[in-house]
Amino acid sequence: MQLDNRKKEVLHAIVDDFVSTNEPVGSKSLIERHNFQVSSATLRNDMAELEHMGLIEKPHTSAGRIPSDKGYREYVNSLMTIEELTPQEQLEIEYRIGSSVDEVTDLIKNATHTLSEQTGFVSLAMSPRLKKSFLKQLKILMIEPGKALVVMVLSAGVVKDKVVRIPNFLNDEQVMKISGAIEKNLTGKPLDEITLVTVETAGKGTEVPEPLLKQVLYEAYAAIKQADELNIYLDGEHRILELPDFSSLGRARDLLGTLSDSGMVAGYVNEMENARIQGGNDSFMIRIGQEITLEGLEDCSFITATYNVTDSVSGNIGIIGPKRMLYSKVISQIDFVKKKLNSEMKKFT
Amino acid sequence: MQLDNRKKEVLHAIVDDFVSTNEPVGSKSLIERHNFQVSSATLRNDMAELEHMGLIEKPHTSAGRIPSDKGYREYVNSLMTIEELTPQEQLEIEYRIGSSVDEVTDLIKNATHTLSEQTGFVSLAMSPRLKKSFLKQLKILMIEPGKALVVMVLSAGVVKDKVVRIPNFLNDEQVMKISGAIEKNLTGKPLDEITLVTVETAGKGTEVPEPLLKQVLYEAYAAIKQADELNIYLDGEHRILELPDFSSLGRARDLLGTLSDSGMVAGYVNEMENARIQGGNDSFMIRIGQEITLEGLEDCSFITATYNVTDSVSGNIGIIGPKRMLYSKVISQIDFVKKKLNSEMKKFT
DNA sequence: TGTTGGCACTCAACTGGATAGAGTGCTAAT
DNA sequence: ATTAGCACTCTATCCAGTTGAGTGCCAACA
Repeated sequence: MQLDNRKKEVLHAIVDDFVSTNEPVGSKSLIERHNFQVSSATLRNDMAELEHMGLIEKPHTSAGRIPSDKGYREYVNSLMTIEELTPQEQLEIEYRIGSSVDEVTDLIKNATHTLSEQTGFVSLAMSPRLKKSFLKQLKILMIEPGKALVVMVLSAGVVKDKVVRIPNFLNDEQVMKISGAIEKNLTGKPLDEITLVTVETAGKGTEVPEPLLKQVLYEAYAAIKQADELNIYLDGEHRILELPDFSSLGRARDLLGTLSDSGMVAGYVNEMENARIQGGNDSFMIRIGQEITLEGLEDCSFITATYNVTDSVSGNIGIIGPKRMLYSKVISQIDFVKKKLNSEMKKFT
Repeated sequence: MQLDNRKKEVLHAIVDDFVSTNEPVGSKSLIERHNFQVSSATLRNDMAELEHMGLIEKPHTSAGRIPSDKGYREYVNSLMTIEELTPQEQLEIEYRIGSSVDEVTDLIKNATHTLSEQTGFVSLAMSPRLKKSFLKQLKILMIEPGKALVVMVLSAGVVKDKVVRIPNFLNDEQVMKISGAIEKNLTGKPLDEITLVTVETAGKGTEVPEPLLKQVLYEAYAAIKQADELNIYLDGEHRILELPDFSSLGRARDLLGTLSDSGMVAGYVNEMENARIQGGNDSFMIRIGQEITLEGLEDCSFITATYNVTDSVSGNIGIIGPKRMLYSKVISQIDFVKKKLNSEMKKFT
């Protein structure tokens, strides 16, 4: 099942035409728009074969052809050539993302927003996976009797905190002691190596009565665990409705319904990321149509790239759009945003 | 322009029927469904008058009538009777919102989510207006040379923080001194009485070289100002697409487009809140159709209630839905959520 | 063997007319 | 003030006919 050169060109042309016109493309209009040195009948033969191979399909008998999931896949894998962004576009992105922020979270939100604006699709980003980052500081601040704030500074330049409940009787000094002990013993440890046992051991020497100490240590542990929980940021959901591909309402509804469950989407992105690492470790993860196992996204393409905060700490950023998209353009947009994100991240570490 | 009793009943019936069927209601079906002791011709006369008064209108000549904005307004102001929630519904709400959380923000998010689930509409909440809350604690923690975390505990039980840049040369001890001075002098002051001058005066006595001190004080001030910035939480935007009222796509698109600019929506809610205080100081703010000055919400109703964290600190929670809604039910849902929110808030102060 | 012109066939999309049905406004009688 | 009756309006729906882009296949050709 090999594709000869002309068939490749035909598939390429069909994808291009369909992407730009949103109409099934027929043999005749193909001849008109492209410089094929053969007749439409020949193209018809080619198209019949492409259909037989499952690369294109027709909505109904007397319509032109549209690319199938497999067709888009072939296009993305072997046919398209990445389109560089114009200097103008690059500048735009740099300007939007580069605006000064004090927190990593804001940087990621900016990037996500920019990506949605630039592509016109839904964009999303995962917060950095902090499991591999290590503790640089941990302080427990008394807020009021029974309540404290655990503040953690991580190697990835991220500051996290969590309000926790502690025993009422504890005073400032005792809490400081515990805080100091944890910090002293756990600084430099990657988050995923910190367990309840580690924290309890770290707090051992403190002269605080056993049951009280234990509760504080537990809460500190919980705060640390919460710190490496993943967040997902979605942006531009409303743009879905601007796309002719989702004008059927039902499709749009299903898609937005699924996206509203951000936990589910986050889980899926994680799954994609794992597949990426196990697989070819490409810099992009592209899923097209039925390849996506999230309900309501069967007519979408889902493209993410991995950005890096440090060598071992990374997150994802990408888009969800219709299958009918300018892959070459969108991929460079994501790539450029990712690169800009990477370089901005450096300022925090 | 007085409404006699029967006309009131007719308008009431028209609103009820239209809300439940989503079809323009005619004189005949009105007779069928309700126990009017008069003929359809009489109702036709009444309806003609109601239309003349601008309370109902017809989509086209040969259709039934639907309530106008003014009609809904009359209904809400004088005709409807509030419908109590069933114990079942109350329990559901109590259960959802009551689930333990450690931070006020999570509580508000929970309430917003629950409200959207219960009503089937878009829900939204404003974070508490913290201008009138006062500083209970302020600590500046060194994160690394040149970077610090300002942590503030406010009287409303809220903890806020902000990463700030400080001069590289400053050491722990100096920062602690400044932090202590600010805290000592500003504790107990409402946020809206804290200005750059107040902060600078508070930091005066500290033995830290002038230009460095000034920068830290400025950053502390900026952190305090940021703490009383308002946040808005939206939930359930996707439910818009489930409603037949927005099946036209264009409407849904405009609405979601506007909602995606959360700053704009927040500004509008503020405006509503101010009008509420200046006006009758009702516990609800209800805007119907054209009364709403946000683009794309001309076919919506916007209902908010005010929840209280302390006597002087409050926020808003409410919904955005189609004009065609069960006002009596929705209002008690919002009211109940608000009350539950109030009581849960008590746990934080 | 690959390519081509020709031709019959298919099917969605559009058109225009006819009809049904729900509802109105008006009038004259009660 | 209320009512029955009636002519009128307008949308929604159905149906039949037409158009047009596109296909598949065949026979002829290089």
